[in-house]
Amino acid sequence: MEEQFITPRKNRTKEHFQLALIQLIKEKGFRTVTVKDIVEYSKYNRSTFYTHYHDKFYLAEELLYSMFKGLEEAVGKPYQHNKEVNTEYLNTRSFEIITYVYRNRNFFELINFQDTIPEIHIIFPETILKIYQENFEFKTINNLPVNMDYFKRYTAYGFYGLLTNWINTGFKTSQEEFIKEVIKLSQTHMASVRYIGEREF
Amino acid sequence: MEEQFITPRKNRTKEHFQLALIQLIKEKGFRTVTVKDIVEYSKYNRSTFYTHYHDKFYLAEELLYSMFKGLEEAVGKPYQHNKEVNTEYLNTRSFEIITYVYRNRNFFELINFQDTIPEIHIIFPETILKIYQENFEFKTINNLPVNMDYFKRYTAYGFYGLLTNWINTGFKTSQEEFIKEVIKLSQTHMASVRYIGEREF
DNA sequence: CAAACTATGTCTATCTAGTAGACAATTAAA
DNA sequence: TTTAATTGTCTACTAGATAGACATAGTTTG
Repeated sequence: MEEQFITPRKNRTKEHFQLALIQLIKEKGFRTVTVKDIVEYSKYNRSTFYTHYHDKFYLAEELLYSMFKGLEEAVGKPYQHNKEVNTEYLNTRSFEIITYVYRNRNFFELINFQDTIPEIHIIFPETILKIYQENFEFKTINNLPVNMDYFKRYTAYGFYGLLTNWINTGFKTSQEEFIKEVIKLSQTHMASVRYIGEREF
Repeated sequence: MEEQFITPRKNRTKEHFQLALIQLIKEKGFRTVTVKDIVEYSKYNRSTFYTHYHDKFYLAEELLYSMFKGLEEAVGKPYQHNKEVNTEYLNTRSFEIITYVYRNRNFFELINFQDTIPEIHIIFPETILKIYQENFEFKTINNLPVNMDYFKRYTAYGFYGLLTNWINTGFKTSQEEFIKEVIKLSQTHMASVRYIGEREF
């Protein structure tokens, strides 16, 4: 195994392959996408594909991994100053994650397609859950005692439900509006949100 | 001057620069787009830009040229079998040009922007006129005698008007519907259309 | 079901297009 | 006016893109 350095050129090429994959999945479904399709669409030589990936599954995996890694990284940003926020004071900037999804909607729209990247429907909510588990502490209203593991799972999957609906309906509700709704729903049972993530910004 | 061969790789890179230019014009206007912007957006090295173009104007010019060349080439296709067509029998396939515009809408939308590629608003209608002049013969209804130069100019710019409106309104009317309208309007004064282009398909 | 075709993954050899960086000259901003 | 950013030109280097061959596996279709 050679040590692989990441050069801009490499990255660029890989991004083009990723983009091609996304478009082709939307056009004809993941199963039937061939390496040939991908290189024809992205206008690279077939050999080039194999210098970067072993097959389309590796490409899909990397795409999935990078997008959800980005999702995780987007989360803490708004909390770099105020670590603990009363839900009354949540605002549109508190949900960087939503902005991230919207910016990368071309990718996230893949959840609308039947024959899409394997595992995407599992990894998506589990990533949100992981974010909740590792980076946040919630307080219930009136400090009502609950099993926090369950509470996090409950709210993470709830948020996932809202998010996928937003994506599925073609982002009709504006980002602002959508975030407002999410805040309202959070306020029904959360008193405060505390960011405990380690990430530095 | 070295003889320059067109390789797939070269073409691909150029297309990426073209795409970057289109997006950046939409974002911030043509004037303020810098070469730096373009290479940052497309993720190439600045040197690479200069191996292909002298400056952004050359890039814009090539983009313009290739798009309108494509427009010209799209025109004759439907008439490869029936050279003369009674306007009664015009159908959705008769207007390959409209399909072309729609397929390349990302580019053609540039006409909506104030600060856009210079000359685009002149070259667009003049290209349509050129197509009419070089490739078609029209017969008026009842063989009503008209100056054919004027008639072609009149109908070419008329068509241009419809086309730009279609683009400006975000392609709300479907391709099919739009073509139907164009046919109806043609039928108000054209008896037949004859393709006299030289191009072979 | 066999023949014909298409796609896959691996490999070798070649070289061009992309890269990094320096430079003086312009242009824009503070 | 000074400072900073962008431009266009050049040189030198090489990573990554290319073409093509090959055996294998998977699909079509007659």
